[in-house]
Amino acid sequence: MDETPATPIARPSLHDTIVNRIRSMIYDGDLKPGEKVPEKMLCETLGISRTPLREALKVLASEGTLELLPNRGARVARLTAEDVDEMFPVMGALEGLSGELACAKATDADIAELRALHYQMALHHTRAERAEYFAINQKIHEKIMAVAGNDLLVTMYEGLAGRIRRARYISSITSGRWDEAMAEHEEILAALEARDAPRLAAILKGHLRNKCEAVKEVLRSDGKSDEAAA
Amino acid sequence: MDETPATPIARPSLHDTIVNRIRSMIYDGDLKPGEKVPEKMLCETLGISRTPLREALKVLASEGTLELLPNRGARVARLTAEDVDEMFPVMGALEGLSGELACAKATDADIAELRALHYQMALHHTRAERAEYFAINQKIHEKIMAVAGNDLLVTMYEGLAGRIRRARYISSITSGRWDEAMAEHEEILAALEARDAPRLAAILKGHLRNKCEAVKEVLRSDGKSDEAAA
DNA sequence: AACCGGAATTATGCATACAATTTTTTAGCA
DNA sequence: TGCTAAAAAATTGTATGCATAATTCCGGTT
Repeated sequence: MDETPATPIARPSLHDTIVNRIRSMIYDGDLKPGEKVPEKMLCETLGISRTPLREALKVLASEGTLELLPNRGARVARLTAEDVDEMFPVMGALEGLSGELACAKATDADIAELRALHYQMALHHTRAERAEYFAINQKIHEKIMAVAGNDLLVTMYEGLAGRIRRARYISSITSGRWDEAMAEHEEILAALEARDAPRLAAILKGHLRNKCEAVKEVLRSDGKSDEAAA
Repeated sequence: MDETPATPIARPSLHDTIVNRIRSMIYDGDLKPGEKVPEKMLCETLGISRTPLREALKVLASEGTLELLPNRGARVARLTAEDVDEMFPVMGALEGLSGELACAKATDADIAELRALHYQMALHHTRAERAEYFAINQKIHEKIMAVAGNDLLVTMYEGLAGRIRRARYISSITSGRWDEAMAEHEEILAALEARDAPRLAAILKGHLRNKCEAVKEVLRSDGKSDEAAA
């Protein structure tokens, strides 16, 4: 009979659902960094037994989303400044790669779409509409990733970006840094339109510095309130 | 009381042991790609119950080492040419980053150590001692990673390298490509000694191409025998 | 003889139960 | 009153058992 080992039929298994559910709880702030997460509590919240829950906890721990202390339960991983300092260079390398690949693979339609997003974002920038700006900003970077056409790259980048996203750094960007970021985006678009891979890679790589500083800023101010909670 | 939330005490938990044990079984070839892995069998082999085993399987699946088919058990993930084509650019970006960071952080002692390894490897090259060459080759890349001083980078790179390592590509490198790789290593050492970060990054990035081709070569020839086993 | 359909078997998914470790409470003592 | 220690409670780690889905095997049919 004809086996299909290459296409294992991706059905939405209950298990991934739990993992994603807990991840969302963490990203949405229902579970706060440093907070202890008793299994019993999560079981009741999610209406499941401990067995599948614990399987999910193990997966989340291997992703770095949770910390698992032997015999002492799970806690939401706290994002330290050291973590951030390690994460951003890696994200920079990955995002740089996305730029390189995107230059090679982008169709004219892709570039047109990015151009549209860019100018829409620029509009939000001039209007000082933070939330809207950041929403489009994220879309642009996701689009570049998508154009790069490397699923592994997307997975790894999203894994890191997700961990960062908990720190709501949006509000903390200064207007000076914001202008700078917007200027960098002009260069991003220009490099992409010129399909200048090395240049785009370099810009994207450096572009993250703004984000890095903003995140660390949040950590500094936010860390204290967390201490109190713990 | 003095809490220590920053230092969660890394004791060797049983779970990680199981995960590492199964990973080793896969990397060592005890479990072959595409092979179905019945839980019962592994339970008896490892002398444990299904519960902790299943937790380990979930973790390995999230790493990409295993494929988990809902209601149909686990199988060792088969490395396809497409997978390799996605993995190598990412590994290149990560290795490039390691070079950049290493240039910035390497002490003279680090460089001396790498120089020693390099010339030892060169000797094995001239003697056509494949296994010894590759052993040192790996040590060099690991050392550069270590010097870079970014644990996350190491973790992510090792995760990918581990998946590749199953394909025993060592034997398949042609002598032409081997010479090429050795020449690149000369450049690697030179760039590091000059602490030329961009150059080292670029060389390391390109250097992987040899490895990529060798791996794909193995996959082509090796895939057929796997088919028969399945 | 080959193909289709259904029962028996097997394996997986989940829940519960038991064992071991940690944390908290409480009793005893200096 | 404050500290130590032991016992109780709670929580995690592991094993087992039941329910469900998938695979296999067997009999019937065309």
